Order: sequence, then C-alpha cells, then structure tokens
Amino acid sequence: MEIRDVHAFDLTPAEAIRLQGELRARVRLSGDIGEVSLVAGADASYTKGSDEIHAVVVVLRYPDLAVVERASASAVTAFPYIPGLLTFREGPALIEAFRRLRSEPDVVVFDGQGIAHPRGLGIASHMGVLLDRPTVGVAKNLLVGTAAEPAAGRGSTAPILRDGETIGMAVRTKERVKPVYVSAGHRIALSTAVDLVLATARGYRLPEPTRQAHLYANAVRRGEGQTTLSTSGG
DNA sequence: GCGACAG
DNA sequence: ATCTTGTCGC
Repeated sequence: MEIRDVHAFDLTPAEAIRLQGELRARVRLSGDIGEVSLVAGADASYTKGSDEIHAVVVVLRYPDLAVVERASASAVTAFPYIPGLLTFREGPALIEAFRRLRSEPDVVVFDGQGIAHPRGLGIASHMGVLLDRPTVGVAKNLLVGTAAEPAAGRGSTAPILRDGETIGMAVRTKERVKPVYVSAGHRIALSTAVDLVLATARGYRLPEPTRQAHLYANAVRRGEGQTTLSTSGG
C-alpha cells in the first residue's frame, strides 16, 4: 500500500500519550466504505523471550473470503506493552507490512480496539489515520467501558458503554461463545463495522480477516511463511 | 492511594 | 502476546 508520511514512533510513554491526543482529532466516525471487494486483517505475533515481532497483513476477497495476498515484516520492538499504547509497540512493524502490500484493501480489520480506548485512539483508529483508510477494531477483551452480555444467538449485540455513551458493540459472532468487542477505527460508522464483522465471521469467533492474520503471523514467527501467492519480508 | 489494564 | 494436554460441553 501507498503510505505517504513518515510517522513518529520512537517516543517516551508520555510523548506517546500526547501524540494520541493530537491524532484522535483526525479520526472520522462516518463514511460510506462503498462496495467492499477486498478486506484485510492485520495482526502481530511475538517470539517468546525476545522482543521480536512479526507483523502481517492478509487480504481476502469479498464476499468469498479467499486469501489473495499476504505481506509481513519482522522487527525488534523498541516499545514495551503498555495498555493504551499498543500501537507504539506494533505500529512500526505493521506499517512496514502495509508498505510491502501490493493491493489496496477497502477496509482493514485490526486485532484490538478502535475508539473504545482511554483516549479514543486504539490501534485500529491510530493505524486508520496513518494509512488514511477505513479500519475496524475487533478486540477479544475490553480495555475501557462495559457491555451487557449479548443474547446467546449469533448476531446478538450489546452496546459498549462509557459514561453513558456508546463507543462500540459487543458482538456474538458464534452462538454461545464469548462475544468480540467491535469499535469503529477510522472513516467508518459503528453499524457498518458491526455488519462487516458479522459478514466475515464464518464458523469461528474471530472474523476471517483477523483469523487468517493470526494464522499467518504465527507461521511467519515459526519461519513457515509462504512466498507463493504472497509478499514476504523480514 | 488502590485496582484495572487491547496485544 | 507467550508458555502448553487433556478435557468438559454443545
């Protein structure tokens, strides 16, 4: 993907928090993503004891969800994991993976929060602004806010509330299985984000874009990353 | 001051 | 996130 600006990541936690305050003003919570033909999933895997990170982006064709491209980038993280500052740890490697991507996905699903974040700038929103592309946050756990338990059936939802405001939606993607927490990332409405998650979740708790990204990230970490129909790197 | 805390 | 086998439940 084309990525114009050079973005700062080498910051102290205090500087990172200040930058988030500036970037959240650029997040847009609306926008018609139009006809989706390519959906991407982004994720990262780590090597046990080291700070080696393996970031990947997997592009799937919509609606059949066939994988059409994979890109990866491995690096040594310079930032520790601090709740609320995840992007400063995974962002650099993810940006490189996107830089190596040839296709232009219509929307990207991230493993983590969108605006359901202490400062309204989870990894999906942050990356959305940097990539200037529609993004969705799909987290396995909440960072802020609370949500009631959605009904047991697939497709049931319950708003993620924070100070009486809806910042996301708990979505049951699979019957009787713990819901995922969806929040708008950038250039997308929450309802559209929820629709996309349900439309791409087929048989598993996690939607296919993130599920495929998970699998590929682990493969890359184990040195089994393909090159055949994908873009490799690292 | 005491917990909570995406991946 | 990662370390890890079998096991209980739908």
